[in-house]
Amino acid sequence: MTISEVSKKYGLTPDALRYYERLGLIPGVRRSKSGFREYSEEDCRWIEFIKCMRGAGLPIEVLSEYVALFRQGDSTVEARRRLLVEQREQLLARIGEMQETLARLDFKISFYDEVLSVAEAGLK
Amino acid sequence: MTISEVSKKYGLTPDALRYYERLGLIPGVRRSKSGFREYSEEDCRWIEFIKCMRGAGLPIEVLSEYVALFRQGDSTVEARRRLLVEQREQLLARIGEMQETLARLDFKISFYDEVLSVAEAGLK
DNA sequence: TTAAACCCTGGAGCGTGCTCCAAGTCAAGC
DNA sequence: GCTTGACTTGGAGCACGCTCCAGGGTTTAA
Repeated sequence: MTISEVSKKYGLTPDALRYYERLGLIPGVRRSKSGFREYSEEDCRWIEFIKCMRGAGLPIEVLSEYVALFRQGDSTVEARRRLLVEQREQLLARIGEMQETLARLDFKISFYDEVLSVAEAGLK
Repeated sequence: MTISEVSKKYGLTPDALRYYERLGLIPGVRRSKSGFREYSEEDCRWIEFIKCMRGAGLPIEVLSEYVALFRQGDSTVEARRRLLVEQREQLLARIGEMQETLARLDFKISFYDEVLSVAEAGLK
């Protein structure tokens, strides 16, 4: 696949794809003889993974480290696990914080609902 | 309260507090006759609210708009409600996305657990 | 009354994560 | 062969959210 095809498929700009590759988030993208990127199925799986992780806020640097470990082979399995566990914990904490904020927004919204319904009743 | 007291109480730097005030996120902070900020209880409630919303990723611009509406009085109750509902929806969507990513991390971690336990069994 | 510690403003600087652009190469259709 | 459009790299630029700093006033305690 060409870069524009992958771009459309995953909703990432070609610039973002090149940027990710430069920072080591997408390992080993092959090139045509004229230097154009040719994304393989495996490349696509990486891209989809990276997109998902970035969407949840994992930093580029951490993902880059994960990919680097992956490329070093089986000896890094434990390190990769530790990295994922740490990111999992941080993600869980962020979700918890956001859920509390969500509850607070719900509370505030229902307060406004009440204010508005009282105001409407007053008009009758 | 002084800015450094509020700073410690909420874990925000004095610079961040001044920055928020400049952008309209903390309305009407009084000053001492020499120009020092004197935070009231109500100021503190705003700060705590803003800190919570920022922690969940609500943009400064949106919060600033909310505060501006609040300061315009009762006629903006409906607009404030709409603003909160929209932010609530976006927050809910982000939480959903993050939960999916969490599930994916869990899956990957349990995969690594398996790889590691197989490797350990192989050593025996 | 003087040093240390705190506060002020305005503006520059910085980290993150892209996004855009110039200048050039390559490919496909006419 | 020529044009049009896609691709390349390297680097500049940008949006967001602070963070830091200079230069200067204030407060407090010795």
